[in-house]
Amino acid sequence: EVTYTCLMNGLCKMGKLKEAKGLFNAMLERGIRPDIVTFTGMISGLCKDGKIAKALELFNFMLEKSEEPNNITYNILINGLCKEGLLSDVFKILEMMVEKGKKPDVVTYNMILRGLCDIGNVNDALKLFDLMLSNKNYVDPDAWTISMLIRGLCREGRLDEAAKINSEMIEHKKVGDVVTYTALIGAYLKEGNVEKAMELWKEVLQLGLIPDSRTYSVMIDGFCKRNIINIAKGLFSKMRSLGLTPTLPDYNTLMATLCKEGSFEQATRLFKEMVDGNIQPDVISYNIIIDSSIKAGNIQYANELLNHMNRRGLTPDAFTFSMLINRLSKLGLMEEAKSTFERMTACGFSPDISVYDSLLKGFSVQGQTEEMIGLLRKMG
RNA sequence: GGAUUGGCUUGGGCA
Repeated sequence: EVTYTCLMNGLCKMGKLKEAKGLFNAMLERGIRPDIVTFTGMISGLCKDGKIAKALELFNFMLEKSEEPNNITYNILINGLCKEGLLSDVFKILEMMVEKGKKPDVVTYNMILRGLCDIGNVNDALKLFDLMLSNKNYVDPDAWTISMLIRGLCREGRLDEAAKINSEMIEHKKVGDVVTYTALIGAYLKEGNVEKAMELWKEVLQLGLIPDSRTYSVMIDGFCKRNIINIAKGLFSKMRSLGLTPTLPDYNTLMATLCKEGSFEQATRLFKEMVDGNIQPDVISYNIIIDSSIKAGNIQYANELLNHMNRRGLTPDAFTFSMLINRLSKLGLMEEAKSTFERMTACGFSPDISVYDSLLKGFSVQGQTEEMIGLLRKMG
């Protein structure tokens, strides 16, 4: 039974829902009685796959078998319903839960709070939060509660409200953690309020919270977006000196920003580091370097990279082709641009308007009217 | 012994 359950949960987590379902049925056929964990795990798998109706069906089946759901079972269902935006059903389940004498816990409320935020009802989320704080029939909020509220508020641009809640909770309830701060810092950086972000960052360190790789990623991304490359670089190396591993997007963002400000050398250095290291470059990494090497006039290096990419089993995507065509056209290398265009369509990509635009401009500069007419036909 | 909620996501021409 436990073996079955473990296997099924494993399968669910790998997205092999069909197999898990098969195993579940096999269990029933063999007369093995699924226990609450088995049922709950299966319901969770169904919810994660968006099969809410099936999950509810199984839930009812569970009731028929007089297996009593516990808080976790209810929470999983509520979460599934929240993710689908079915808040009215959520409240039905909640009611049922209470009728059966189960007390909703902090996880239950957190999910409902997030559900409310996700349907754009942040004000009701705030009301729920107040109830959690003041009403004894509810449960005290935890750091998760705060982080979800912050996310909801920040999405509506209500950053200062979010920051206020965070600092009040830290001060009076000692609730809040590196996640709540990371969410806030990210939001402020996105908004362009670097000062406030830095202030919060100092607070993180003062409170003795340990920034994790997520925190660094958020900041690297934020500073890159604001073109404050030196701080981004500093954070990147700080992160590594702490033994945290930068993610692929961290590398890519940093490389893209370096390229944008003309530090092509530094970008390629990072790229080579990736190739020699544990984080292997993906198509995006290649695109970034290929594009800026052409921009820097080094077409040969771009070609080498294209070959290198193929050897490593990465296929160019629509961006790769568009980039190449756009750049080649601009350089007046229309033969190459044209053959790239042909390869692009042969690979099944449909060129967008910018590709046609560049090609048309390129041909027009050289007075190649027949080519232009041919293109216009393909567009129409 | 096994099951539930939170924080950033990266690349292209012309402008």
